[in-house]
Amino acid sequence: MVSTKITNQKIANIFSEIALYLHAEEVPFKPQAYEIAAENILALEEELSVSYQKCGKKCIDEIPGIGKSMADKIVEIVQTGKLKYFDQLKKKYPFEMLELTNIQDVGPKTALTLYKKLKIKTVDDLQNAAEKNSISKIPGMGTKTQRNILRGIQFLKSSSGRRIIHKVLPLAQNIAKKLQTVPGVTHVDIAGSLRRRKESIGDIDLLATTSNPKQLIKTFVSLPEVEKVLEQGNEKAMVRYTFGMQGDLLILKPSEYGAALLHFTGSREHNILLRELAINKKMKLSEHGLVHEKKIIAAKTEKQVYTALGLQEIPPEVRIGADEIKLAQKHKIPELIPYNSLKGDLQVQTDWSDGDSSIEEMALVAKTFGLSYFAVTDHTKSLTITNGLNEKRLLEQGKAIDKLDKKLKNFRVLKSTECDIKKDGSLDLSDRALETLDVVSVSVHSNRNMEKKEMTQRILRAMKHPLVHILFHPSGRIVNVRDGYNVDMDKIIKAAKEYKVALEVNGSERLDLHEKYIRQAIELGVKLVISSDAHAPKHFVNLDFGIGQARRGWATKADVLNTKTVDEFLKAIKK
DNA sequence: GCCGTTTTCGGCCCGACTGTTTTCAGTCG
Repeated sequence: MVSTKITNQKIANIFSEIALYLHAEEVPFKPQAYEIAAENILALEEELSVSYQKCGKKCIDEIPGIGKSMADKIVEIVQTGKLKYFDQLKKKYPFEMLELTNIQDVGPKTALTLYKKLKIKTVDDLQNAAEKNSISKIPGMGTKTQRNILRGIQFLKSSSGRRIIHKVLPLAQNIAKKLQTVPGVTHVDIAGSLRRRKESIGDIDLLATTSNPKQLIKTFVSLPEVEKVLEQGNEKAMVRYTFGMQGDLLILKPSEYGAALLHFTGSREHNILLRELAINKKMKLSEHGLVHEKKIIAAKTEKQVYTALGLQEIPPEVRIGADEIKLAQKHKIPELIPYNSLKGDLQVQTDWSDGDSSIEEMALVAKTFGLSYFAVTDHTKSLTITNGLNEKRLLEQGKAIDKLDKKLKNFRVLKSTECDIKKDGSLDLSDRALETLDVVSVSVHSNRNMEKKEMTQRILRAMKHPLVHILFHPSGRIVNVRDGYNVDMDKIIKAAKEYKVALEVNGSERLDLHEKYIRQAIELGVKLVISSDAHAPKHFVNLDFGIGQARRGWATKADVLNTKTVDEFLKAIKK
């Protein structure tokens, strides 16, 4: 029996909690092993319960950081919904380790002490104890610790965890911009998961160089965006922002900037692998540089550090601690698609359906984003809520586009559609109407809860349609909102190859495809398009997030059809 | 508990900051 209710998140949580208990017990090395396993499980796109059904323990054992012992444990969880080893630990330590250590400044050892001394089991217990002044009486803890714990609980209750990159990046850029104007400052850069373009962001890491560190730290902690200062040293400060996130500012020596940028960009797993590689070469890597026999041999730029380690420079977006280092050793990291390299946008909604603006308004703004063409892809009639187009209105729109196209200079508007894939896999518009278009794109919007087999068949049928060029948001997920449809993505990718249908990398908050499938599609030779899914002029920034996502999936310029000029693009999609 | 261009045994990432202490433990990134 396999329980599909066991999610990867749940398994990762169990492993993380085991790591914390082992850490509290001061067991050497095992905690890190469980932590790494938990991280790697979270990065998986496919549910482990599904992988196990597909090919048993073998598939699980192949996951990096998971060996025989943990594979057995995962199988036990997937089969029974429980893990005996974990239950024993919970019996021994019946307190909410994971929740308690979520509080800033509370780690596994503090949580254990709190349980032993005051029988604290939950965050609420801890809050009560702190409010009664009991924490400060524990040896090794004082009034400041007690106060910090209370603040941490308050923050935890008011914040909502990781946020989507679309919301966080503009905030970070704005703060960085302000710091750049402080006298003496030479560099301010965004590091951490923002620089790696992760889909969701936990905190904001900023790095800077300046001739006047004191002044910069002082300005930083006094910014109007800063609600509370959590740490303030000579080269580092940590704050809580008014928008409910935390952030660091680190001040660095210009001579060590590359090593520090590398360190604070992460990921943690990537850094660990780099340091292990350094040790193998009788060197030591830290944020201060790569050191050999007490002499710094590389530190100024990231490239210098990678080169000194015998590696090709690795782009931030793929620094996840998987196979990127091995490929960099063989100099097999491809040149990823550059930012700002798109010439067109293949998904744009206008006021003909649920967009805010006219085709012309959208076109004028698109030009300012460096585009020379886009496809108008209003919804179709099944989606009545969006005022979707029927055949008649589509033809009218075509005429309007012809007229506009003559008027616009250096910009081409393509006739297109986001044609709804109906429940049975047929399309929402007649072939005759579709034949009038330059590009036909299709996607699923209704009946999202179909069984996997039916949903897969439905999408495959639409892809097989001879007039279809592009499949939009192939998995149906929206980051932090909902998971994708139940669909066999392997089959979709193979069909994309067979029927010559491009897959969309949607740059909106969908960020759909997932990077794993982007990489898989590319390896099979499937072509991609990156689009903004703009419903308003300001949404063209989504193209940038789409490129970030594509880079995370190892896409090159050649893999992405809308890096081409409009004529080349139209030629490339021809069947 | 994982892993292997040095290895199937014997290794396992590094440093700043804070709070509570008189030299360090815990947390964090």
